[in-house]
Amino acid sequence: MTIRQDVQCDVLPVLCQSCDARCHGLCGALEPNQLVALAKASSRHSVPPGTELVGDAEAIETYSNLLSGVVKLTKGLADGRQQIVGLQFAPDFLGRPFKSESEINAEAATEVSLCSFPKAAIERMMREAPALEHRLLKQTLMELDEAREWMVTLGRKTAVEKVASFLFLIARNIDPTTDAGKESATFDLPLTRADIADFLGLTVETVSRQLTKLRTNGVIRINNNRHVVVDNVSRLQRCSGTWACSDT
Amino acid sequence: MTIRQDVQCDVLPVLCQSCDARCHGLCGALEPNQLVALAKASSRHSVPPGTELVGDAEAIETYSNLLSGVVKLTKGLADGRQQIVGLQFAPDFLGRPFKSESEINAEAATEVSLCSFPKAAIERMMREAPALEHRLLKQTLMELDEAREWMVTLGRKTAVEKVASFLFLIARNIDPTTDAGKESATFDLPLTRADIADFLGLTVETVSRQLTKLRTNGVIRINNNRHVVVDNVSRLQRCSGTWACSDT
DNA sequence: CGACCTCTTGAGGCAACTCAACGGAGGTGG
DNA sequence: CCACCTCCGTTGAGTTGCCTCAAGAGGTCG
Repeated sequence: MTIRQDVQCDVLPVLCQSCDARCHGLCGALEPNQLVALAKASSRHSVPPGTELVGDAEAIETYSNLLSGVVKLTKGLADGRQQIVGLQFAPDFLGRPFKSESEINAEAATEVSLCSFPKAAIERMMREAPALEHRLLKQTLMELDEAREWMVTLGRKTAVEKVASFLFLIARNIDPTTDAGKESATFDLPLTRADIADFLGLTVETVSRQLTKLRTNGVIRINNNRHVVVDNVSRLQRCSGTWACSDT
Repeated sequence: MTIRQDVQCDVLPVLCQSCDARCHGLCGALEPNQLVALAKASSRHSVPPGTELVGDAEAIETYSNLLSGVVKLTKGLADGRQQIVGLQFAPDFLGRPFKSESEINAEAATEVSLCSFPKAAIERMMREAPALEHRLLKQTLMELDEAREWMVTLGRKTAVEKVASFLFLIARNIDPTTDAGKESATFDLPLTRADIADFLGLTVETVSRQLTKLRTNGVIRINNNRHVVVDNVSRLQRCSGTWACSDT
């Protein structure tokens, strides 16, 4: 969708005109006048990796659209053990409606840019525009599907399969050149080895070993520790255990 | 809420008058006249344990309210490995809106009674009554919270902690006598050892051993393989790893 | 240059898995 | 009534996959 197709584009807030969230994100559910109202209360900002966006048991004051970068959602146990329970990519919506507290942490995994609005503004708008709530329901259902898919990975897959599943997940969400049916993928890992371990329920060492194994088997190539090339995506998928795997 | 408080209770469908789903379930979001319309298209039935309610990759034709019993949601890998990705208790809503197919199986874990309506009826009603969609969003968000809580259990807890977490989960959802602050709980396990293993990402043998360990440590008592008594719920919770545990 | 961080690799240990045997509960049929 | 089967759960012995601990390489920053 280009700007020319927006009949009222001249009245839209400048920031929103080229914003991906309006096409594929939550704002797509809003009428132009609603968008104007929301934009008045919104602000954009960029934060460096490691920034804590929502603290555990911290009051949630704002909701945000994730415009670029990757956000990790984590939960921790009292003794320090930690688990990443979700990754969010642009243009996901960030926040937990109907609760004043969150039991999860949200932290920028990469450089992240956000478009934030006060909690009250979006909740009022949600009451007025059922389409907004509908959009939110759809995203939540999608996140639930992803969470359940990941539960299979956590509970039933081996270490190699876990790492391959993770790489496959990232390839689908990060690589801008990925088309359906495309057989190769290239991307930078948005997470450190420690983060990957927390995501997969493994240790750093095991993650490192499995990456090495996949590399020596020719399933992936790695440059500079972060840059990954997958020549044959379906081979990677086969290693992820979703189907039978012979390349481990 | 008793029947006397329903000013129009005489026009309500007979089946709905004493139905828990109207108080705490999805039907609570409906006006009396909507309830009448939906009730006309609905039907109640009971099924024995093991009945498949929604098959993998099978078209979903009906939605249901779960009136009693426990339903397990499972996902499988090609080679037979299986993982339970969710448990549903009364009065949960059963079904996946906005998708014609489900990638998960739903199976009755115990004797289960349902109140079902055709997919089309509920989807039409959802467009008319935003309150219904709102209620659905709330349940979905709750399920997402539970799924994420469980990801921590799957990824980061030891076998004992997993089993204790499971027992704690069941105690909260099953024991009809459980009050907040009550220190004891009594219930029948709704799942076989094999099911519990699939829920926890363990093997049957390991589940059995950990149950024995909790029993010999006096955390739980077990009669007839299925009936469990927990004298000290907070001690059980301590074993679940949410906080530090000294009783393993 | 040293301090620090991330990542890799190796050696050894342990928690959970695999394989195997057995006992009890429930059903069926002679 | 008992003999026999199947299903479910328990327990033991041995194995293995991942964790733990330790060392070192490469990169970045003050």
